[in-house]
Order: sequence, then structure tokens, then C-alpha cells
Amino acid sequence: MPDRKVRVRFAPSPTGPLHIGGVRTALYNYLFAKKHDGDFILRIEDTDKNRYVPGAESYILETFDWCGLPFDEGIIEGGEYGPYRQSERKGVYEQYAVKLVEEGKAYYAFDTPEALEEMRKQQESSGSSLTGYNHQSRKEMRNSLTLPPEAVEQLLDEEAHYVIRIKIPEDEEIHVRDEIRQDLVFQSSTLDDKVIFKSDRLPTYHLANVVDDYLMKITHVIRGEEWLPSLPLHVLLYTFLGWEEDMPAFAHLPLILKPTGKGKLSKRDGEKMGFPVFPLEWMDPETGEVSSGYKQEGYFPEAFINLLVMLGWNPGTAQEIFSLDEMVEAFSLDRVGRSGARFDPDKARWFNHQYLAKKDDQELANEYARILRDKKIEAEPSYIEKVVGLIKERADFVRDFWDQSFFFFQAPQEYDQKIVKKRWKQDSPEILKDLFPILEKTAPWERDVLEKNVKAFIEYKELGMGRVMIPVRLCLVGSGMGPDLFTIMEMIGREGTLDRIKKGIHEIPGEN
RNA sequence: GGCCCGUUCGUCUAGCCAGGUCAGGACGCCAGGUUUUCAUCCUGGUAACAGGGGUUCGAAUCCCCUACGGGCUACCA
Repeated sequence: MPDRKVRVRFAPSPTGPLHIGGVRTALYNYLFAKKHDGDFILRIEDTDKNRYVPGAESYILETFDWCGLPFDEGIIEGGEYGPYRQSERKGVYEQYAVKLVEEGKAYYAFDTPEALEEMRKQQESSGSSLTGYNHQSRKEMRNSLTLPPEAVEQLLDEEAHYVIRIKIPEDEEIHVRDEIRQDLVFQSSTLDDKVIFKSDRLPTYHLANVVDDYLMKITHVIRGEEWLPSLPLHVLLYTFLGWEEDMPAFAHLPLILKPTGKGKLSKRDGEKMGFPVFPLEWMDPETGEVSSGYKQEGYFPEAFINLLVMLGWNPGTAQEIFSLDEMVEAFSLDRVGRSGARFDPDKARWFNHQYLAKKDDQELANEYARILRDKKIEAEPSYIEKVVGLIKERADFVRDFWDQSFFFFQAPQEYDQKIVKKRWKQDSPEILKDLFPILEKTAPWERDVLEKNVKAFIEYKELGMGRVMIPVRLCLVGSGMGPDLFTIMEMIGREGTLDRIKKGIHEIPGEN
């Protein structure tokens, strides 16, 4: 298969929102495809109609739209190997299942749920280590291996409910290769005769995925580690179908684990841990329950992708911040780790911080303007942009901007009591009153002029910066935080500055 | 229970395949510096080879066992 064009697929089941593990799997597929100038395909695996959740499919589409990971082929893009929804491919699977039966590699099974239940109970009580429908138990069940041919014919004609099961060889070693874990060997005797074709005349995942990957000329299957146990079954299917020459390479990605405790990340974890598990906000159509998403939490898609790529893969260098192009360039399957990764919310914020600090002021100002508008605050775009430039490095998200910059838009409503207690001395009002005329006379009202005049005042009064500046900051900002004070003064203007100082002198209690 | 995968600082990880480094980086945390303050930023520090056996002059690296963690075990994907 060496000179085939690389083709990979992301094959979600529309049973709900994707979580970040799914997005990461898709991302690795995308990176691998692009690295090798290959195709990235979306295939919807909706062969279980009972688990279908409305909205899940469009959620998947919106997610990749937001992340900026376009598919080359898929349910929207189309492509020459369509359709890309398994429910629309119903007709293609049965022939392969029947072919396997005809060749003695699979068989019809007519067992009722009760009979299967009975079989399980018996296996349990007998303490047998081999469980399931397997090379032993199949001899005692109702199937085309045990029934006389006429009876089988009759049952099939009657359209009795039946399934097709793969006939696992009794005692064989199945050698498989995983690109991440290298060579693995499974004993066929420990495998069971999985249903490959259901009584609703739809294939199970195992058959559908093998048939479609073959028909769609998939060269590499990159999926979650939860599929590793069924790899020997899939390999056997390729062999039975006579497709071993075209069998794709397999890579099973380590799982993303809960941040605390153990276990793989699941839907409920997010709310408890205080970080999203979903890329986009999701509302459960049945319960109406809303789960938060990275987008809505304020993550940039580039940051989201970046933090995901580092969860399980590393470039072997110290680089941590990657553009999508850089990721494509650097990515390789052999640098994917083998052990599960725990998600670290702190590091996630750090990634967003890195992107935020590098973002264009104007772009950020546009986003911030929306927040300000919601707060009924009017300001010139150029003013907002200037504010953003001053405070963006202090924030992790755009939504942090307000707390970092409200004083550029309105006088403080309260004063930080800790700072008041520590830095608002008995003579502070007096000092500010003395400073007042200096500020009144300062012209032009510009940062550097303000600095020069105020510093001259401080020197003349022999006071020291802290004695003067911190009380002023308290008046203008309400606390000890914020960027350069002279810049703040320039920005809020002479009137604003003087008003706030006056207000502070009256309202800040002089306990000390 | 059975089958399979995994295990390096609190977290993400480099190093392992081709044994020899004070086991490196990042996040977090702590300290110092810068600053009019807070934050940013800079510097420094903290902290790990799951345990036990082998093989070897020498093991985080190779082998075995144990422990622990995880996944799978449906007519789900």
C-alpha cells in the first residue's frame, strides 16, 4: 500500500456532542492527512438508529467549522466515495456479510434474547473463563452451524429475526500492528463471535467500518484506544474478505483522562471540574440541560487546537505554541504517546493567554466592544483599542477585560479596603488636595507632561512616589491594580481625573 | 472474572527503540528582581524514573514478576 494517496477518516457516531477527546482524534487525523498531502474525510456512523440524537450531526459540523479543520470529503462536501452517512449506504453491507456466510467465515444465528441471556448465566455459574458467543458456545446455540440446512433455509424464508455472526477460528494467533504500540498478538480462542449484521438488516460498527474503509480507500485508521480490543476482529474481517493487501495501517490514540481521580473523561466531568468537556455549548434535546463549550468560555479556536494537540503528542522540541500549519509540518504518529493524558485546566488557560497576548488589538477591541455595549457603555473604537492594548497581557480571556479595565470607562464604585487600610494614610487627603492645582494647571494633558509635573511635585514635597501615587490610584481605579497611572490619567481626561480625586477625598474613610 | 493497553516531577511531557546526561522543558506553586500598585515580564527554586528481581562494568532505558491505573467484554459506536 506504499504508493497510495493517504486518506484518513474521522467517523463519529451522532449520539450527542463530541467531546474534546473526539476533537483531538479528528485533529490528529487532519494533521496526519495534511502532512502527507492526503485527504481528510468525515463519515457519519449512524447504524444504530436507537441512539441517534437530533442535532448531534450539525454539532459535529459546527465544531469543525469553528476549529478551522475542513474536510476534503464528507456529508457536506460530497466526494466520489459517497454517500458519507452509513444510514444512506444501507444496501452495501449485506452482500459482504452474506459472502462471508457462503464462504463459511460467518453464519446465521437465530437465538432469542432470552436464549442469549441463558447462555451468559450458564457460563457465569460454571465459572468458565471463556464467555460470550464463541467457538465453544456456538455449538449449543441455534444457528446455521447447528441447525440442518433445510431448517436454516426455512427460517431465512420466514424472515425470522436473525443476525450474522463472524466465525472466529478456534485456535489461531492473530498478529496485528499498531503504529503507536507496535506489534501485538491476540489468541483467537479468546475472541467471541461478534454480530456483524443485525436483525434490522444494518451492519454493526465492525462490519460497516471495515467495508467503508475499504470502499473509501482509507489508508490509515487513527482512532481512540477504546478500539484496540476489537482490532483483531477487524484484521480478521479484512482477511476473510480477501482485502489484506488493502488493509489500512492502524493507530490507537491514548485516552484523555479525568483531571482528578481516574477514568476516561466523560460528559459529566466538565461541570464538576469547572472546565468544558465540549468544544461548543450543547443543550441536551431531551433534558434541556446545557453544557458549556470552549467557544462560549472564551477560548480562541487556535488556542483550543493547540492545547489539544499537546495532549498526547509532542514535537520533541521545546516548542509549545503552534499554528495549524506548524502543527501539520511537525506532526508525526511516532511522536504520539502511549499513556493516557490528564487534562489540565490551568495549562489550558495559559494557552489561551499566549494567543490573547499576540492577538491584534483591533480584533480584540471589536470583541470587547460587544461586551461594553451589553453594559451600556459608550466609547470610541479607537479608545477601546487603546485600552485593549494596555491590558490584554493581563488577561486570559476577552471576558477578563472588564475587570482589568472598567476604570477606563467609569469611576470606581468602591474602594479596595485592604489597600485603603494599608496605604491611605491620615495625610493622604491633604496630599491630594495639594496635588490638585498641579493637575488643574497641567497642559497639555498628556501622559509625559503629567509624569513630569507630578514627579516634580513629589520631589518638591519630599514625599516619595508611593505616598502620592497609591492614593491617587485608589481614587482613580478603586484598588491597587492597573497599568501605568499617568496613562490612565491621560485616557480618562482632566475632568475625570479631578472628579475622581475629589470623590475619593470625600468617600475614602480616613481611619488611619 | 476474562482479554488487552499503560505507568518519568502535582499536571503535560523529553529521554527508552540503537543502556553510560547532575533525568531536560512547560504549566502550577514558592522566592527574588523590575514597577507608582496589581498583573504581565525576567531570574532562580521546588518536585519524578510504581515496586521487586534479573542481564550488564553500568539500567529510566533490555527481560521477568508484582502492584496500581485504564480500556474492552451488546443485535452501541
